[in-house]
Amino acid sequence: MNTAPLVQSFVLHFGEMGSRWGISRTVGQIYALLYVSANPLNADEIAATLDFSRSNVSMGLKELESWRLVRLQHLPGDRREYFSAPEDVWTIFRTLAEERRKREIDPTLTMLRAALMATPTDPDERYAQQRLREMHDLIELVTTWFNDVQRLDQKTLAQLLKLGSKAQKFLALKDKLSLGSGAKSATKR
Amino acid sequence: MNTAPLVQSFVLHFGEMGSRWGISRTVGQIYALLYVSANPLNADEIAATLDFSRSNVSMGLKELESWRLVRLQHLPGDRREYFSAPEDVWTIFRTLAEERRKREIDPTLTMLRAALMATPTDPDERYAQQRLREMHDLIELVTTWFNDVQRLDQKTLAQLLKLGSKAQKFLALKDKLSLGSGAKSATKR
DNA sequence: CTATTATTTCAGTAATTGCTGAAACATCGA
DNA sequence: TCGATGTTTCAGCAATTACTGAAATAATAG
Repeated sequence: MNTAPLVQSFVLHFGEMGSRWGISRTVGQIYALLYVSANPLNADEIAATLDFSRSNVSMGLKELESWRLVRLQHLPGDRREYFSAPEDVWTIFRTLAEERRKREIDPTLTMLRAALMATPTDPDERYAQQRLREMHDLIELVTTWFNDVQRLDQKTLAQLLKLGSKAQKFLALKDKLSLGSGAKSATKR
Repeated sequence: MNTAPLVQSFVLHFGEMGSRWGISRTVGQIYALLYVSANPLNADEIAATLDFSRSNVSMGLKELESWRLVRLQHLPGDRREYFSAPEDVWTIFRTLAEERRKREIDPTLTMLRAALMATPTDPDERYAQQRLREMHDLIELVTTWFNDVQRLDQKTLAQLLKLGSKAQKFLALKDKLSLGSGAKSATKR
């Protein structure tokens, strides 16, 4: 790898992080490289820079495409395919969250809902089902929230995040002003 | 495994999910089992239920302890160690988030900050550094927010999450009322 | 259509990670 | 202190995952 130390440490770190998540070291490094590159790169350039085999890069890019994390484009007068990461870091974050939800959260919720349909036959099972319900409700609450605020434009979202727990102060106001139907069933279960 | 189908599907699902994250299938299944068990379990019971070797369970429990996700206790008149998952699902969520932050986010921020100290020598490096800064700022914003709201008690937090993007409406009010110093530097960079 | 260049697939191999049983270690009651 | 019971460690094996090079496939210019 003949890149600047700044880029190098980033790429290597991302590779390690990748292997802690579902993705492989290779895929992590490829993405990191695309992320910091000002121009789109073709597969040969990536393979040369990271010293991976051409086929390894091909597979890595395919996986990144399945995550919708890379953009494929063609340069005029060049048959090769060029890849780049979206310029907007918020977009990347959003896409990542959406994909993870689709791959991990949704199947989990499906499984939990199925288990909640069963009729428990003994106290242990009853307890287990109750636990599954708690988990289900928590996951649903968090993902619903996420799905909701995710639609906000980036500036508003940033403001909201900066607000942090101070938003709490407005909860008191909310009831008085009856502005929106936010926490209408806070004590549902 | 001689458990109810309800429990069984949960345990197996969690095992698969575990292997998508950093933890192994074994560890995922052990935690799932503890999570749905009304009573603490000892290592032999876990090994018997999941059909793992005793040593495998020992290692799995050790890893779960390193994540602070299990509680170890002794039953009167019994020398064996009994393990359980916290009863409160919010506590579990919080602990998980804290540990992941410590293991993944903090090292990443450290690396990014180090890279931001370097002086770029050419336009490519300059661009790369700019990208790293964007990533750094986003991660910091999100984790700061999380760290902040995490301290709220569970009921308030749930309310806040239920509010979702409606909280946006209060942003407009905020300026008028000048309640707190929330987004004091929204256009910092 | 053919030659050339680009990309993907895939079988085989390498590397990593997971798991086990045996042995070492720890704890505790008598 | 000894013996019984419980827990951890670890070397070796198993299973999984990652990676490569060669061959197949696809795309395009001439």
